[in-house]
Amino acid sequence: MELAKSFEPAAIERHWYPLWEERGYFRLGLDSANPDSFCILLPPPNVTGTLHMGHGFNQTLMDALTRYYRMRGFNTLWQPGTDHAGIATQIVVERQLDGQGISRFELGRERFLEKVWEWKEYSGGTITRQMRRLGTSPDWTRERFTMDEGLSKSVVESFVRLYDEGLIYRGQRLVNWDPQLKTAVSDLEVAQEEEDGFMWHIRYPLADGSGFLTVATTRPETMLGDTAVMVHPDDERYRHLIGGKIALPLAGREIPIIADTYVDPEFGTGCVKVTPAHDFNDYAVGQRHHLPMIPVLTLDATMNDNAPQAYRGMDRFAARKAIVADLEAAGLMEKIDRHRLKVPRGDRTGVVIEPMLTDQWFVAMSKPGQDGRSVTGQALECVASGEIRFVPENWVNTYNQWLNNIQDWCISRQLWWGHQIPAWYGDDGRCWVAHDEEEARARAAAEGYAGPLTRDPDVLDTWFSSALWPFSTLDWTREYPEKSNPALDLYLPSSVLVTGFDIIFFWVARMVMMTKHLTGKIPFKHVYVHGLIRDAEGQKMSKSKGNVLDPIDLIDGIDLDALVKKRTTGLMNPKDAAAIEKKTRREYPDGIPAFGTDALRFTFASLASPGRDIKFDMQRCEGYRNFCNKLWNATRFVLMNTGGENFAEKPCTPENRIPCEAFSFADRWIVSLLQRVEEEIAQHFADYRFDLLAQSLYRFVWDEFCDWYLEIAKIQIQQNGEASAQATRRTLVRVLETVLRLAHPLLPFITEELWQAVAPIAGRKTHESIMLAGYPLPQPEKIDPESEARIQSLKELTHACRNLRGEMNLSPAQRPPLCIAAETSAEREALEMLAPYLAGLAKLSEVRVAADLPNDAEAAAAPVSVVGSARLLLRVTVDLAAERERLDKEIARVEGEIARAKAKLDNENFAARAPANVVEQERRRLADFSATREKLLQQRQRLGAG
RNA sequence: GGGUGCUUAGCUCAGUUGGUAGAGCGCUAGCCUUACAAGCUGGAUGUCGGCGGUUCGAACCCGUCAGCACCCACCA
Repeated sequence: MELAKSFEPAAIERHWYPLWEERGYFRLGLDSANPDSFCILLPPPNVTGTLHMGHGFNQTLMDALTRYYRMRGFNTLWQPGTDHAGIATQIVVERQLDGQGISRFELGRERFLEKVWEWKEYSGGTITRQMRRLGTSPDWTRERFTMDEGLSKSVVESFVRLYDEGLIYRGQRLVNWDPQLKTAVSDLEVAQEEEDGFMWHIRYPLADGSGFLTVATTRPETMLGDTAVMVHPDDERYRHLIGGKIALPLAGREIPIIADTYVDPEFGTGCVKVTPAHDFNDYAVGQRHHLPMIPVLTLDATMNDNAPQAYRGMDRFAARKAIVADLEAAGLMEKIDRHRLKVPRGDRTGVVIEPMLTDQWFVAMSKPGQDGRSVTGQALECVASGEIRFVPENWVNTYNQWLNNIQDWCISRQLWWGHQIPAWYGDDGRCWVAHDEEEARARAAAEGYAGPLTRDPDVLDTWFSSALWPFSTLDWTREYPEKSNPALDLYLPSSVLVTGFDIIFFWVARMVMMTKHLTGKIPFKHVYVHGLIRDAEGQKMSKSKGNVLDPIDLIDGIDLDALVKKRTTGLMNPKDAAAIEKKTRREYPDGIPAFGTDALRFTFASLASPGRDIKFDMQRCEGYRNFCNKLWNATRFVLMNTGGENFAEKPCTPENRIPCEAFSFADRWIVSLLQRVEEEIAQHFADYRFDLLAQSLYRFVWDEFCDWYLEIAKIQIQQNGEASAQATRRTLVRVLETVLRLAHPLLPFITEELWQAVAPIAGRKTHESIMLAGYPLPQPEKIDPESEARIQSLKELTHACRNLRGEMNLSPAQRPPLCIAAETSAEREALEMLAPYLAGLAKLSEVRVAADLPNDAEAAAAPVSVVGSARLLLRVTVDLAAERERLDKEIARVEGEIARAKAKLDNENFAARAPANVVEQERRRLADFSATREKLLQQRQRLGAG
């Protein structure tokens, strides 16, 4: 098999992925006799479009873990699927219809939902295609969608059960209302943005005409719904007015003056208007003081019939202007100050959220259930007990803090796309929750109602079904565990959840609550929280900023025009297009080159340092593409040097066996190092340190295997005779095939392609696919410190020679002889062994080892370097003055080291208190440097003064 | 207001029981040395944010200040 001259990923990727999938390598393991199971749930991507870099990153880490444990022989399941993403998806489809001038109301609920399903098929297909391009290996045969029949059943079952337990209730409450979408949203879907605004100081006349109170407000239009004015009970300015009445301007109503410690006398005027129907604080005050609630806004945020005639039907912001103008006209506006305030905005629409009194469904988060514990209490316990572990650990704080301060969860949405709430109403307003209409009818009948039933039109918050994902995807039913379900037995809890911190509240906490409460099991054992992918400037990637990268574009490459087009079409605000185009053309003047999937994956892994966001740097990606090419060419080298030889065909008989002594210290060294790398990698997988894992691989392959062992192998194959050549070939092949298996979880495609060529000659039986090969396990008995030490000195000698060559400006073609002097015969023996290697690595014509350096005239003018106890003389003539200068510089450096070591050792405290081995190490340093200095001084003397 | 993270070479970042500061990219000099120019060899570059403390010894532990980023929270 002939390898191309360089690594060309595209064809390899296209070739292997379909084969892996067809052959069923991704299928879950269901061997109940296997004690080890590994399972990851894919955080289901929203069917709102396409995958972005964050998905690519997240999925790369999950795939690496899955492939690793699969090769280790675990029962493995990576559960894929997508999320219907209620609001987000409905918005996408509505916007498309808007483009055609159609509103969803014209279409009607049923036909609109057909359109959304069409879109879901399209978007879902795109997403799974992208995942395949990323080389991910989930069990596609088990793909799920949150609105599948099975998952919908889980949703209904969970809802009914929680309702029957009293943990879901319906009620009229003040909720966050998005007036554009005309639906309630949860607290988490509201973002508080700091914005410039005003503080209006309004005079509220006392009803008895004796004066007025000045209230300060940021929302004057809500005054029409005021039902009190409150002051602090101890506020001397106003205490005498408590219990009195205000004549509410414009509204023509009288409202009481009440006292509440909520008021901060220092802030504003110390007088606060109370609007219980349109403000969460005021709502609480209203509850405490039994105030009436007067809503003044309709569901689309225009003034309603509770407002005076003049304002009815006005939009809330128009009404604000009108009211301010009217108050000014009436002389009631004391002053208007500029003011920074927090404005609540819907995270999907960006419009100002209105607290609105409506009927909604809630999950009671803090209410004790049948076992006396609340769902949040249970969720806190799972983490506190260590049953669920966060990595990095500090995310526990975030998790706890949120759950400890939680409000009831509003789960109903006034949308069409989602799971319709399983509740039916009678004519008389009574409500029955049931699995289906038939059961609802039965439940109604049991309570004496036989009239018509109407189903609640609302749907559930999309996160309700997401919260069930750990078990709904495993085909959980109400009969479990009575009805057997091997997948659920094996894979709940899953092993690790891999996710960004942005959805700890939305998803992680809710999965823990729901899974624990409904199944009694935790959903996952570890939560690995990674950072967010940002652009090169650290900005969050978003369509409107035009800095989004599509992982596929880094894999395949994209030319500039196509990239610009991609970034500027489908913008929410088409005016951004020009700026985005300019920025894109500046940043990517040549578009994006094709790096291939493996390079992209390796980049993601290497950037995955814990506890920080990731500025995505394309140059890193280029560097790792080069790494792939390095691996590719190292393989070419090995294949060339092993010729047609097939180690697999050679039975391991005494005459075929390569004798132990044929393996050199260099062969033993690389194998020794390999064991250490295998240990490191196992540890990094266990710790989720993908960055260090990538680094270990990179260093071993490039810095050790390629830079040193391959060069050494050339020497051994050419010079050391047939037995050594055989041992070298064998070592090359063995190390390489192990490296391929080690790297496979991060670099699936290139390792598979190379495996096909390497495995057969390595004597591996499973060369059908590297996916079926076992993962390398370290063999500590092969760690060989003695060989490692020899290579260490070989490296030092080589560096010293190359240094000299560099300083002497020798061209690579020049091959001077080298003389090495060492005092003891043991040292000389060791050097003799290294000599042929040194000659090759440092490009020397010969290496002569002796007790002393030659003393001829030519040698007197040659450069000398000191390595340990040896002196190296490179036989070239040099400029004496330059050589003296070089030596003086080196002596000065060494003397600096000596001074530092001396100072340390002369410090009595150091000698007395530092551990013995540290003191010993320092003594040795001092001795070594002193010896080096002596030798350098000798040499300096030979060159004479000047 | 509460909380978290970050600050190390020009850039992006490692640095795991405190013991002589690292990588990639970039820069620079020289090389097409038959695995690889997506490469090879050599070189330059840092008061590890500031200040205190603990320690024989601090990038690392403690305190404090500064800057940056993010999360949560009901100040009208």
